[in-house]
Amino acid sequence: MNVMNASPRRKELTRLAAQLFVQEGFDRTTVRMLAQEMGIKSGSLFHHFKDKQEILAAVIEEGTQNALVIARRALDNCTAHPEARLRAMARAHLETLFTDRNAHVVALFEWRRLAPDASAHLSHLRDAYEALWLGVIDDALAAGLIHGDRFLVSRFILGALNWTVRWYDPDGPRTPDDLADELVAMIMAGKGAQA
Amino acid sequence: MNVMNASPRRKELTRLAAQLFVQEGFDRTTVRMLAQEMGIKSGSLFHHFKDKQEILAAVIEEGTQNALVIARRALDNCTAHPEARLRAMARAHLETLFTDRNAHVVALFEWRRLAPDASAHLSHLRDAYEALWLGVIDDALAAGLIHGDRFLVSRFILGALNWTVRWYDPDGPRTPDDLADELVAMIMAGKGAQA
DNA sequence: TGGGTAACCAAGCAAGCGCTAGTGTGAACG
DNA sequence: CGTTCACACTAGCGCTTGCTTGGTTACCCA
Repeated sequence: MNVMNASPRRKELTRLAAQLFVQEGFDRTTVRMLAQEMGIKSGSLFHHFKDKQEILAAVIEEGTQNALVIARRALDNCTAHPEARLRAMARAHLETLFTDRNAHVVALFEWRRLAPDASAHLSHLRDAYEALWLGVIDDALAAGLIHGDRFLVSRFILGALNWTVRWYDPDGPRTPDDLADELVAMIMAGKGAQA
Repeated sequence: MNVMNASPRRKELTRLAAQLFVQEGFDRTTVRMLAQEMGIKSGSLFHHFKDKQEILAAVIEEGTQNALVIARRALDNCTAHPEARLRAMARAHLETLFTDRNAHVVALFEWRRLAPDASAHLSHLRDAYEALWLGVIDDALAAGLIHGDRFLVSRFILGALNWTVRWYDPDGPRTPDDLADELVAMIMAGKGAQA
């Protein structure tokens, strides 16, 4: 029983678990299904994870950590111009959402299955990520690029972006960057064709 | 075993089931929990519903039917002005989402648990509802109120609206109508403070 | 060469699951 | 008054669930 280690084996198992959780949902995914996907027997699973809950927590932690890293990097490689930063955040969000899709879908739709203590710990990561968004949105508001309440705007944007996992087809003609740009264009007042 | 009847008793049971499905999720809600909430024993439940699946289908059908009715009524009691119609649809969407919250949360997040045949049947209802949205969005595009691809715009808007169930607090200072108006204002180019 | 350890397996337990079978009851109806 | 029907009950079947136990490998380092 490896408490909280991050062995490469465990990382690989976490990745496989994420895939199954997306396919079947957390509750429907049995430890036997997980074990089979991993090529081991169900009992062996509990050598790597304390219980089924811990697998879920591992999946979500992975995904959220990655999102933070990518978003921070995107903001670092970016001018100070509010519009550029807004676009960069939207692009980064969709980039994580689709390169690390499984983990994020689990984070978005299975969060409530977390035990309270795991949920509390992971909430901090989530808050840090949202803080990045709020910073960018505040700048855009101050620059007059967009209008409205900062919380409302951030939640509308995140809602629109997160919902893409329900309909976006990565094999279609549009890239995630296209989506991000179209959303940013949509919410920016007084830009483009009209004035 | 009442196949497909709509007795008031069954309606009431469906309402209670919706509540539990939201609280616990469909998979975690056992027939025994449902029965207890309804004040009967678990065996008696199968007098009203063929199986657990049928309860889920009943909940989702209820909610989607209501959404259609309310949206149609909203468009009927509305001028032909594209902006007014857009606002009316957004308001109607949030109105159903929060007066009939349980059923809608189930429809949004437990849809995948439906058996294929039930899902196929209910998809038609869902499509009819989305068609209303597309009509309104086409008018708004034609009038130059908003810009972009009709599918993209509709999905961004619906995403932003649906995601409200994750954060909106009905006891807070803002009404659902406020939310709807702020979203519409946010996406309408060249309106408000700027030009 | 021997001890420690990470990784795995076979077997199975206790609890809980959806659902069924058979029965009882009171109101409605001819 | 007898039949019917909606609705509920008791009891439990057959199966799956998450997880435990006790033991077996294969490798690493002294």
